[in-house]
Amino acid sequence: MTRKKVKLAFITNESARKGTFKKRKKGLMKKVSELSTLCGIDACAIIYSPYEPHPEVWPNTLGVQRILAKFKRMPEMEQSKKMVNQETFIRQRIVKANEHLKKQHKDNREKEMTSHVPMFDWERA
Amino acid sequence: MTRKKVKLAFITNESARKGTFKKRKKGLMKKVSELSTLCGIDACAIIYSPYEPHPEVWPNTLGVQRILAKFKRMPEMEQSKKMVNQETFIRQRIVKANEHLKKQHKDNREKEMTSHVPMFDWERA
DNA sequence: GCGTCTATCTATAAAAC
DNA sequence: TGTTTTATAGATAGACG
Repeated sequence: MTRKKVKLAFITNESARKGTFKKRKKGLMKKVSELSTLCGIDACAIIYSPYEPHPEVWPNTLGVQRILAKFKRMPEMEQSKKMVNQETFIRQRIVKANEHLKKQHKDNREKEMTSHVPMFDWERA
Repeated sequence: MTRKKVKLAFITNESARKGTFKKRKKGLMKKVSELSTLCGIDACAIIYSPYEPHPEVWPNTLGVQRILAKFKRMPEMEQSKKMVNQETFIRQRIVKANEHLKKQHKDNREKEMTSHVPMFDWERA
């Protein structure tokens, strides 16, 4: 039951960070490729890193330039809508985590009537 | 007990394709987010789809615009290098092989005045 | 069709080379 | 330092409501 938990934070160990970067970049490129193929959609990814002098991209330079041009054509106002931005993403994860915790609390209470010790600030109040 | 075995090809069933798109887009955005956080690197992703009027991006519009500007600044010649793209990769290998062949031909001519028999179409012309 | 669940597959952290 | 291996966390296809 004890699970290995990868802390979602900057990896301070240099070699570990480089190793993780290499592996995850590969996995990410694969994911973009698969999404594009499976769903027939237009997508691109650009990754800058200290390990390469140039950004690594998917699918290729022309593909990125085409999307870049398309993106620039979109009016500024429109660009602000429907974005999957970091803040929204984090909020969603917090909401889900919270819901999951609540469910567990409920299950626990039902099973053993134990009280819950809050693990996060947002659980208080 | 059913075998999943996802065929890596366009999903023709519309609803299945939409469902897969939604799930995988979410997963992809998470991956970009994690890579950026864990390795402290600059990255972005842009996804166009028929399900949304606007592209969905990571991390946000400004982040994408910053990276695109950075990308545009890179000289055309440089952009052709170091791309993560199988086709490009193969092309680069072919180019390299070709250059190598030319060099050898030159060396050979200089040494023994032998003629070259083209192995590829592009060598003719 | 859309959100949730879960069995199963995939990605990857850590270990070992 | 990179590559391969392996055990586990994480992603997701199909099922269900």
